[in-house]
Amino acid sequence: MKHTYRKIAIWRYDGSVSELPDATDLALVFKALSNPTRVRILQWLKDPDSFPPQLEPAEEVGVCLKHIQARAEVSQSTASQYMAALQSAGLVTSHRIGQWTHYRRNEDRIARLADHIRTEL
Amino acid sequence: MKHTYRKIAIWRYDGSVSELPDATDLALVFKALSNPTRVRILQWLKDPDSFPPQLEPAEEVGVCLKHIQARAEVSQSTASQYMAALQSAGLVTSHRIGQWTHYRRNEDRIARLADHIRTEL
DNA sequence: TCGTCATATCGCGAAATTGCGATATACCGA
DNA sequence: TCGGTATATCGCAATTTCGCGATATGACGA
Repeated sequence: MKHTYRKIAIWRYDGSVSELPDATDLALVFKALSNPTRVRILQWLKDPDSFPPQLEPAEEVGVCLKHIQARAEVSQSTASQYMAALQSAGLVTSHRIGQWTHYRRNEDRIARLADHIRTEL
Repeated sequence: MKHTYRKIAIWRYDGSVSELPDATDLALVFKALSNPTRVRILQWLKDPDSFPPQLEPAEEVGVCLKHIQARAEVSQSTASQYMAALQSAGLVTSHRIGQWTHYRRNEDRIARLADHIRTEL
């Protein structure tokens, strides 16, 4: 008697369909977090006021890239790419004000991620 | 006035020291999870009885590699390496019985990971 | 309109990862 | 002891990632 697997299809509200609760999407988020520096940046952003002062209040709009770069001790291009990775994973949001791009944690998403791991992983 | 950062040292019981709650260790776990198939395997293992029957009860000792391999539709060597990756990240444990290696979720660790993300990430 | 600053993007060589087949190891039953 | 099965490991070519310098873009102030 040959064993077979029934693939479980999930229909989402947005119309997309996947075999299981998006193992692929989940893996993409984990990939963004697979770098120690990116993890540290996310941790640092829990306390935006630990960064140097800036024109716009960090608590509200986030921390500007320059400060993140300095603290992470990586090149400007690397810092920019790190934040882009975190953003496309949905873990941070960005706010452009004038010539500055500010990054802030997406607390909603991060909380949902923890929940996701607890229930679906 | 130049801004400086105070690095927070963490002394662990085992004597090791790190700058912050192990961003590096955390990143290693995320790396293991950065592959959709590995994520799916972990999800499948939530229900060991969904796998074909085997001599040893899957609920107790885990699922043997062969079954995981078949379901994941990867080569034997890839399946073995996938499970090794999950194991060295602490997400599964293995039990060798005779010629079979059985893999079982490390529920403790997974729960702690979710908790870790909620509180420290 | 310049020069400067902040950021994003491009292009690249180096390094790591990927997934596989081949092979090694180990257990088992005949 | 031998053949078959289950698993782990090796070695490799292909691909991807990594982090950087160089460069492009765009905002600002003089």
